[in-house]
Amino acid sequence: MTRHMPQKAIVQRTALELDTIHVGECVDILKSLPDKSVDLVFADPPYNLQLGGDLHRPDNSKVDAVDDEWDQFASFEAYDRFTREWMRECQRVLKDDGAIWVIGSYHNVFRLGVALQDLGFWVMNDVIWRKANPMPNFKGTRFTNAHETLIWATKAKGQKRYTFNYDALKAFNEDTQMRSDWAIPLCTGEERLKDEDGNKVHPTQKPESLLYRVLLACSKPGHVVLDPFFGTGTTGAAAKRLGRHFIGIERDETYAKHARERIARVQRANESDLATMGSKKAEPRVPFGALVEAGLLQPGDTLYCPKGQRTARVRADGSLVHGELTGSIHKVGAMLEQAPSCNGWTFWRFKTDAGFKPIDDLRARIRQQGH
Amino acid sequence: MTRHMPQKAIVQRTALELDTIHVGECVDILKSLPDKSVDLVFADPPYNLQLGGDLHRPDNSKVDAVDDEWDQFASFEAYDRFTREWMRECQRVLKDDGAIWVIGSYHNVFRLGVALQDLGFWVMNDVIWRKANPMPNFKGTRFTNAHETLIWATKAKGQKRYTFNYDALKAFNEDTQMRSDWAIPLCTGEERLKDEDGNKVHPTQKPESLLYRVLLACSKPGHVVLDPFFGTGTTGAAAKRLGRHFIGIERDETYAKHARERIARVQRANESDLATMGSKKAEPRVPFGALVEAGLLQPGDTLYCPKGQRTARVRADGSLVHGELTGSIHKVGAMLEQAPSCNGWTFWRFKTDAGFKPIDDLRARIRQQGH
DNA sequence: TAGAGCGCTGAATCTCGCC
DNA sequence: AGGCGAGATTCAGCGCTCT
Repeated sequence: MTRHMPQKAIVQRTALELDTIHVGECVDILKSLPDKSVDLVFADPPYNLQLGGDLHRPDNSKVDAVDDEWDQFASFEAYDRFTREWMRECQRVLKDDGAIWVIGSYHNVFRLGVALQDLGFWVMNDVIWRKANPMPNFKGTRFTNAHETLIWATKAKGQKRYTFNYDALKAFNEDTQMRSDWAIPLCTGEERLKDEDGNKVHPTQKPESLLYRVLLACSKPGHVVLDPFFGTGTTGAAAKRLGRHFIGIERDETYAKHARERIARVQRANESDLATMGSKKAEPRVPFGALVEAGLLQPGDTLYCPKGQRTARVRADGSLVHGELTGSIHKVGAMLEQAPSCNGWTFWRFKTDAGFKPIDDLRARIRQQGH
Repeated sequence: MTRHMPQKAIVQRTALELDTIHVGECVDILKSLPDKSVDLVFADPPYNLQLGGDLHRPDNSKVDAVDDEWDQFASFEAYDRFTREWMRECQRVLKDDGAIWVIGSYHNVFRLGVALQDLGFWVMNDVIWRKANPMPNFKGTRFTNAHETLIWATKAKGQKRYTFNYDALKAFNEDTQMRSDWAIPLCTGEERLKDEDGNKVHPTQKPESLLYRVLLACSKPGHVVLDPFFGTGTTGAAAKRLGRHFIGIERDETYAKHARERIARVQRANESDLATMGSKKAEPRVPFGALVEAGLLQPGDTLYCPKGQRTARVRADGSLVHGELTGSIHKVGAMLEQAPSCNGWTFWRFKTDAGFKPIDDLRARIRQQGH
């Protein structure tokens, strides 16, 4: 139908325009993006419920900032409608193995979390950005508000595949797994964008470190990261630095201008330096039988359990025998240990002149030959 | 009207029964409490965890899951109905200068926060309980879930009067303002209640120091603290220690029995004892990856061993590469030295105009930023 | 006796690809 | 789409035993 042509043309063009900032209303521009075209969404939505400026009802009428209870309810409701509208579009444009991160404070983050859950996203973690240097509460009326909350959620419940660079973060954290609380300083000093008059360009510019960690954890080089509230482009800067693509949406041209200049100054890291610690799961699979086939073990050889008191014999097809028990290295290990499962590669040892060594060493030798 | 007499009698009696545990359904008993009779509510409701099958540690031991009947809900809607019902009653029984604290994890805390806001409570802070020793993520699928979230809210918006012992907390916190993130260990060891068989009495007993800090912050001696999900009585124990009254509601008589015995053992503390519950500031460590994240080192930069003849390149995730070897600063250092372990912070140097310096200097710089 | 070492455990939405 | 099987996966603290 020809009347769809112009729209389609727009969709195509927008889909391809990576690494640029699209100036306009968030939802309008989101609607021009095709389904399942984005790997990751990072959203730092407005949350000034009281100030009125950023919050409009879907019909674009402005929410009155009145103090009475009824209006307070109305304003939460309006915020929820606004939230669900952009969030639903983000869900649509996410690939089936995609995920979303949102950030907020106690003013709005509960509403973001419930919206995610109600729309069918599946929360993986909430993550605390613990500010090293927060602004004190001058009046002494509350606790120093020293953190913000991020929520990481996959597109759908039961989603099998999603990106999480577990081993990269573990290396980052000196070999202990990364926790849900991150200590990161505020965006200040050199990093904070200032205009000609020396005033900060954006009131809530996020530290690039924060986005760096999000993208390092939940995306791969070459992935497309969408930020529907781009602001001064922290997401874009971190994406470029880490070799990811970005799609930015921002309705304020001044912010967009500063963001463009900022991102232009960012250096992308070299391809090889963007590599991170890989997971073992991603390594090529070597069946145990290949060790026998390659002559690294002979049919009839004996394998020993870690403590050495129990043994099994290797058969020609790569199965093991221990008395009546037969099966794979994993199965026989699990049965001997009466455990629900067992990694036979690390469980079983073979005898060498230098003592007992795990059969995993032999697998490593085979994998190395593959190079 | 005489037919109201019996009910009124119950109300009066219940209203006066302080420092006891009322066994029965939460909402039923709440309804028997008079309006505006309570200074503070602390609520640790079921989290609606939605766990799947069994979970085993890498050593094949089974994780003792929270699979109790009381944590099962048919849907988010059912959970929301349940939440709003008990929360509305809590709001009714709160004095006009009263406040509520609730605690939850990402499974339920967003729904708690939205319910509070929708019912007209006014959120003062969200507070993070940073666990010193959380259970790891055994399968390497997410971030270690290392915190829970508490929400502090007053009974109503615009409430002028509420209790916040700013100076007491500041003193408690070594003369700095108390922040919204609290580092507190899990409830383990001696403190954890065990039954005759040595099994834990309650699956989710909270540390007393957590309640201690809440009551110290938001109540006065003599105040009445209501806990509608009393469990094994951590709120009651902290209340007694601090000279507050409590009203406990618990539907499980076994929990209630243990709580009674526990609280009977508690001594009301004098000032000097209270100081010993003091806060130990647990500053989070700065992992090597944070240096790359913050731009103090770039992916691709070279590090040098003490003698300078061997080098490694820094990657985006803070891992190092030396030929075929990859890993954390510690691992690569150890492999190069053929040592069982290595402190990468003192081993590796980076080049400056003033010669080579240990990377530990960069960590010091990051730590300083936090002040 | 002090210290090393080992075992146990904690609110957990905890695999993935192939057939 | 469900079942099967390979094989990957943990941190800190407490309390006990052993030297």
